[in-house]
Amino acid sequence: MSKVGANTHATRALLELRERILTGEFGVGMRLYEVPVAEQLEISRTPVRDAFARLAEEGLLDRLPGGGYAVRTFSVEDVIDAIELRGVLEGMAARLAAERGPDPHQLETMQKIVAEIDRCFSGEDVNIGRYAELNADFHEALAVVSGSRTIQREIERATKLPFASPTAFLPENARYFPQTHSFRSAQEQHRALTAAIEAREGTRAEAIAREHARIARHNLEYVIGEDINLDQHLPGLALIVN
Amino acid sequence: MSKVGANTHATRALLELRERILTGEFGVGMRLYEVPVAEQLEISRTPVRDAFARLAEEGLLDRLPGGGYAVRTFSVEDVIDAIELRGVLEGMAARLAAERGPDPHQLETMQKIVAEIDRCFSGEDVNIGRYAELNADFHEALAVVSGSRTIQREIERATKLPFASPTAFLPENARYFPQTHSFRSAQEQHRALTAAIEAREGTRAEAIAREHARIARHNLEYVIGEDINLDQHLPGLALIVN
DNA sequence: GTGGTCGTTTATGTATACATTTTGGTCGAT
DNA sequence: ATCGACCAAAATGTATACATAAACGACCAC
Repeated sequence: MSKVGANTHATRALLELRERILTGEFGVGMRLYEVPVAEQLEISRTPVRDAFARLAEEGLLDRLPGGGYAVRTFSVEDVIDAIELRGVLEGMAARLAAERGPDPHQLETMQKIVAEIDRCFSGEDVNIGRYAELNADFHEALAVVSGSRTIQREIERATKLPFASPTAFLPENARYFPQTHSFRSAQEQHRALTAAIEAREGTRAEAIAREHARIARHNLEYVIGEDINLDQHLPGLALIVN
Repeated sequence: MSKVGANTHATRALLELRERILTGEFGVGMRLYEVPVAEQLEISRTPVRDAFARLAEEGLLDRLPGGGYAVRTFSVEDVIDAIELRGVLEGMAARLAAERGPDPHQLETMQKIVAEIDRCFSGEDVNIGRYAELNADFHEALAVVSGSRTIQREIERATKLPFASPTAFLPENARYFPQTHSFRSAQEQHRALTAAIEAREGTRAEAIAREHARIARHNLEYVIGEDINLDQHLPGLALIVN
C-alpha cells in the first residue's frame, strides 16, 4: 500500500464525499464549501480541494463560475442519456473488436465469463450477487476486447456514474424487482454479443451491445414508476431530480 | 472579468502548459515536476498542481501511480480511435436530434451556418480561415441540437484533444494539403446531415456524422504519410508517437 | 417595488513551511 | 551480472497564514 492515493487524505476525502453524494446526504444542487467540509473531515483544505476537483472530473460535482463546487443535478433525461451513452460506447467497443479481430485470449475471457454467468441460473433462484459481479466482469472484458485504450478510458469514465454502470439498479437481491426473468434475457445478450464479436459481425455486435445497455434504462423507468424510495440501496438515485 | 479562472495563476498555468504540451516543448512521456514548473512560471506550486490536475482531466497528462504527472503519449491508433469516438458521439447527437425532433431554432442555426459555409466557396479560392471557423460553429450546433446535456458535455470533452476536434489538421491556409476539394465534400456532408436531422432520419443522420468525422482521420493519414514536420502548425501532432 | 452601490463577511486562490513518500544511486551478496 | 538493502535527495502531500475575489445584506434613489 505504498501507492499514492491509497491512503492519502485526499483519497479518503474523495471516497467519503463520493459516498455522501451518492446516498443523498448532500442535497442535489447543494454547494459544498471547502472550510466546513474540511472541518467535518478533520483535514485541511488542500486535500478537500483535490477531492472536489476529482469529483468534478467524475461528473458528480459541478464547477461554479465564481469558484467552488456544487452537487450536480441529473434529470431523468440526463440519466437516460448517460445510459444511452454507455450503450453507444460499448457498441463501439464491440464493433471495433469485431472489425479488427478480437484478441483470442480476451475473447476466451469473455466466453468464460458467459459460461460462469450461466451457472448463476443453475438453481431455482438466480444468484444475483454473483450475477452482478460477473456482469461487471463481462462489461470490463468487453471494453478490453475492443483493443482500444481510448475506448477503455471512455467506457471506464462513462461507467463511473453509478446509474449508468452495467450494474446500475442491480440490487443485492431481487426483492425490488419482479422481473428477474430479465436476467436470463440479459444473459442471452451476453452470449449473442460474444458470438457476434467472434464471428466478426460488427454491425450485429454493436446493435446487441446498445440494446443490452437499455436494461439499465428499463430498470430506471421501473424504479421511477414505482416511486420506490431506494436512495440508500441504489447508489446515485438520490442525484436524480424530476 | 470577474470570473474565476479568467485571470488566476492556475488558469494561466493551465493555458501555458497546455500550449507547451501541444507544441511538443515537453517531450512525449516526459514527467512534469511541480517545483521546476512552478519556478519556470514564477508562481507557487499550488496553482501548478491545479493546472496539472486539469490537464490530466483533459487527457493531456497521465497521472502516475506514485503521484505526479507525465505528458500523455498517443499512438497513431489512439488518435484514430479518438477521432472515431468523436464520430460516434456526433453520430449519437445527430440521431438523438432526429429521433426526438430538433428544436426549430437550433435547426435553423445549423441551416444558417451551412449557408454561410457555402459562401466560403464563392470565390476561386476557398476561404479556409472562415471555413474552419464556421466548421467549428457547425459542430458546436450539432452538439446543441441533440438536446442532450450529457452529449454536449461528452462531445465538448472529446473535442478537447486537438487532433480529434472537427478542425483538426485544418491549417490557416491550404498549402499543406493538396485536397482542398475535400472541403467541398465535407460541406455536402454538413448539408446532408442537417437535412437528415430535419427529416427525422436518425439512422441516416448517424451514419453521415460518423463518416464526416473520418475527414480528420484522412487528414491524419495524409500528414503521417507525408512525414511533414508540422509540430508548430498542427497542435497536438507532437504528442503522437509511432 | 426594483435596481444599483457600498461595505462587510465569507470563500477561494496563493505562498510557504513542514511532513511523508518516492525515486535513484551505491554497495554488498549471490 | 543481477538483485536486494540502505540512504540521501527529490518530489509529493498537507497544514496554515495571508491575499484576493465573491457573495450577501443594508441602504438609497428612482
